[in-house]
Amino acid sequence: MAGVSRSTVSRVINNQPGVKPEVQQRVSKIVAETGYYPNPAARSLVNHQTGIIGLVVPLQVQSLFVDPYFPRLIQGITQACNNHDYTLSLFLFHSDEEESKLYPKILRNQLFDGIIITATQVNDILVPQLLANKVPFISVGRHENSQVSFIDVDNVAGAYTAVIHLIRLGYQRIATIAGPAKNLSAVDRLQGYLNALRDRGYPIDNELIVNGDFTEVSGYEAMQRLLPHKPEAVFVASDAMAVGALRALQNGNIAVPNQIALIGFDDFPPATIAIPPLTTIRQPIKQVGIMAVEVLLDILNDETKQPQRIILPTELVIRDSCGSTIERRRY
Amino acid sequence: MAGVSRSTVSRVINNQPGVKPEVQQRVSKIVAETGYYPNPAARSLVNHQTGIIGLVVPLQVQSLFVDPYFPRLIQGITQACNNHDYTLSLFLFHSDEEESKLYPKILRNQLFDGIIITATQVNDILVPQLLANKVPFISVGRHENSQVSFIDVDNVAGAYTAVIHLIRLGYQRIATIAGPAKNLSAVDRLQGYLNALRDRGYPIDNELIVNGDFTEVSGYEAMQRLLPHKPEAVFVASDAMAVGALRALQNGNIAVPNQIALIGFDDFPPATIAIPPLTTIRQPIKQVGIMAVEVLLDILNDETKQPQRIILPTELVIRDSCGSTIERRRY
DNA sequence: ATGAAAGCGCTAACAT
DNA sequence: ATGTTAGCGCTTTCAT
Repeated sequence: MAGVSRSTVSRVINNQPGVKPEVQQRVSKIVAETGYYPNPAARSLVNHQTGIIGLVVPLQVQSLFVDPYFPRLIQGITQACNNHDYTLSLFLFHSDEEESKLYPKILRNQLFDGIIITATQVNDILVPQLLANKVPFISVGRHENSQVSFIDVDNVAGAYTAVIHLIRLGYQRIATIAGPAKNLSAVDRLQGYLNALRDRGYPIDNELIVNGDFTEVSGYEAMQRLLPHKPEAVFVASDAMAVGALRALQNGNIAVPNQIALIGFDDFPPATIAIPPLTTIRQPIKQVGIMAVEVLLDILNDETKQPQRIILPTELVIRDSCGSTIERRRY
Repeated sequence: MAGVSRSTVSRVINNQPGVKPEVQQRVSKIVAETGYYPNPAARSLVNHQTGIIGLVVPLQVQSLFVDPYFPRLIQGITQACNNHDYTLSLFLFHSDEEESKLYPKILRNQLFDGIIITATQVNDILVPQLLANKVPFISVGRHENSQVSFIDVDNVAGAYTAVIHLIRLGYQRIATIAGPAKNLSAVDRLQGYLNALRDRGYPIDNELIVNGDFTEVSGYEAMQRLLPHKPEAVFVASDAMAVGALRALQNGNIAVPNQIALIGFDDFPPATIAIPPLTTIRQPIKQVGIMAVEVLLDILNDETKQPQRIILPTELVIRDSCGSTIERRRY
């Protein structure tokens, strides 16, 4: 201690009002010189705050972790955490045992101030428990329950735009390679596809709807299943799957976009060097990560805050795989 | 409190000896019933243990985060953390400011018990500071300093095997698309390439050595730079880059493996559906993650422990892109 | 084998 | 504006 009491030091460190500027200067100086730093454990013992945000990635989404979605989301999240002086903890499960072991830990809500949950499944069991235990959280991916704050990308509108674009280009038999049926984003993108067909009076043909799991390999296989049904164009629910689909087409010597046109979803970097370059729906994933943190922190700072429901727009990026109007004019 | 004092409860919870079995039963039962759980903050205040492991991913490796390496590493790490009841915290920097802001936080060593650092750069400045501050850590990726514990994959041997394989198949002008020059794994893989050429008396031609940054797009560009120099075969330091390279070749109407053969590194899933399927060097990334945690925990439990230096083997996976001996017999 | 009491490093209510 | 004091929830001597 250099001149004053612990309380005063505490006040200075926490920027509390009611400290004489002169004293505040002196203390700050010594703090800087000695490299003093408050012990986080002691702090959280009295504050009930940890300075930690948790990120929960449930079992079923592990496949997602292989495509570029998660890394980009995590980049956004950590960037925002760094800005706000929070630390990010990761909770991933790889098996049901791990899930049942981790859930109580999470629900106890002592390891973090709040959590971000990702890729909510249809009929998710975590959300109601979180609500019941009053664990502050935000969902990346929309949620029906009006109590839950979420941030999502407009998957329905993105898919809708993609399919309308294909319709405008004149394709008739428009198929889709959807994501896993339990995944909400996948469901929404499928819905966008269905809405577009319906709005334009196109028939819905179940043979033209197949599922993948968002990975490149699954896109490859899905396209192989689709081929016998002679689609003219395919809306693929992720770029990774689209690249796989492209490979299946190439393998079967089917020209893209001349014989089959493709639109993906994500705009991940390899889309630009795919052959042909991939037309796709760009989604602001990193931005989602950043906002997830910021909204969560808002909630933490104001308990009375109403649930936030945020939906970010997507963007159609036209490259060659859809057979642009210009290309088609040549015929 | 149900019958006994806090001390006794504490003893039961921490499995300390010297508690009458009968009492221990009774207490355990009540603990289970009430769902009591010790407050981690209070615990770490007295223990000086947080139950948290940090994972540090420095600035320059962000590109890596886009390829499948990191997700798989993180899966291994979190799995081991779950098994040992530790939580994982993530420390990523996206800019120099963030780095200089985060380093002191890390060096203070209050937010975790120990850390895993990844993708050490040549001339890394973090390691010496960690050593000086006695922060327990393990490096994923080898390190010269004999004080540091590390776990790595045998990059030199893996690359060596790949290039020897190409030599055996009879290729003469063998090129490489290396990783970033500052990345140790990239340096090692390049070294393996050079060693193989040297051991077999092949000339080393700098025109046949180009760099990428491990991403698919960079592999595409690197291959374009390589083409004017007419390589017969290319050892590519990552599968992501190899897929990019493949695309560049396809774009230039160059047949693989007949005109140019390719071997990658990683064995990531899309390698199997590449056209042609990619011959590659498989590395046990997830295993590296698991072992990193386990070795770190060993170190935490036994301060006197000597630095551990672990190198895991790789494996040559022969598919079609190298032009297998069988294929070549047809000519 | 168990309990009493001190103390980990901080914040906050209260007193001055 | 600053200091005094109690207490956050646990572990750990030290008694008994």
